[in-house]
Amino acid sequence: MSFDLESFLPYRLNVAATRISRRFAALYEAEAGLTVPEWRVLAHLDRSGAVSVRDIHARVHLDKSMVSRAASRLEQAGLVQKSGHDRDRRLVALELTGQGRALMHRLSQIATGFQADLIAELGPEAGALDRALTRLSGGKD
Amino acid sequence: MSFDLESFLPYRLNVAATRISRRFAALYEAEAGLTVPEWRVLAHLDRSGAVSVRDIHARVHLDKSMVSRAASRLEQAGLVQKSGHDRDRRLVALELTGQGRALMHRLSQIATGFQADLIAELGPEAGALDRALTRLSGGKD
DNA sequence: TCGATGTCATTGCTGTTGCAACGACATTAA
DNA sequence: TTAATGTCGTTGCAACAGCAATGACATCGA
Repeated sequence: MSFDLESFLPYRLNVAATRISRRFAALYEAEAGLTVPEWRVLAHLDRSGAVSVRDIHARVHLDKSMVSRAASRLEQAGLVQKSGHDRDRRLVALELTGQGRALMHRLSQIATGFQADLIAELGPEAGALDRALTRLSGGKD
Repeated sequence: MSFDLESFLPYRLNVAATRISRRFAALYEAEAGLTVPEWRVLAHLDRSGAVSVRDIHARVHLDKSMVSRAASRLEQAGLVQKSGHDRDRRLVALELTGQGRALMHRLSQIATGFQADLIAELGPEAGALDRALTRLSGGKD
């Protein structure tokens, strides 16, 4: 029997993920000209307060280099403020500016709306998808 | 209320997808030194018989350029044979060589095993995930 | 037949990604 | 203190993705 890629779970998962990721990326690209890493950094900072690059790297599944570069761009754009940590001068303290917070306010509404549409589209399977994703994020590695 | 990326569906989906995609990619990388596009082309050819670049591009969510380059590399490696279409000389006819079929035989076992592990890991949510992915691949765009 | 338009595969180009190295700094042990 | 080791953020670099342009060929209409 030959192998059927169409029904192969990793493949299907990947296709679905990039598809909806792109749909959503188009929204915040239109709203604020953000890239994916920029969006993630911004979204994380909205919750975390002042935080280091390493911290974001660990939580948001972005390489350190991307966090660093995204943060620089966001700083240029006036959305993020970068300052030094008091005790440990290796660390950077990243936090949203007023402008950054204002943007995240708008973006979080867009995101919430997008997610609501998605859940509606999923119908009864939404809850199960949620649980499945939780499982897939649990294991080692 | 601030926005929580951790529970945002598109984000979670993306993280899960890249995570398991990498896990699996490590397997066929170890087995045959393949990249993602190469794997997809190979897997598709295993089912389809002789087929054009355009065809694969349409079915496998890969840019034409990547299909083309992957096919060239696979040809170099002796896994794929590239010939011209009889009627339409713009078209290329891609098909597996004996070596390619042999490799896909091994790979499809690895893939099937991997999927089985994944489904086991998912437990009762596996079926629902499947249905959810089907829904997510249905819509326009 | 001949031109206009369209399609196919390939190639170039540019921005993005992820890894590896680097320099600055911190921490620990002697 | 000083040396050794470890961690942090940044940068360099090479591989890769996606887009646009190209050239070869096909098709359609006059």
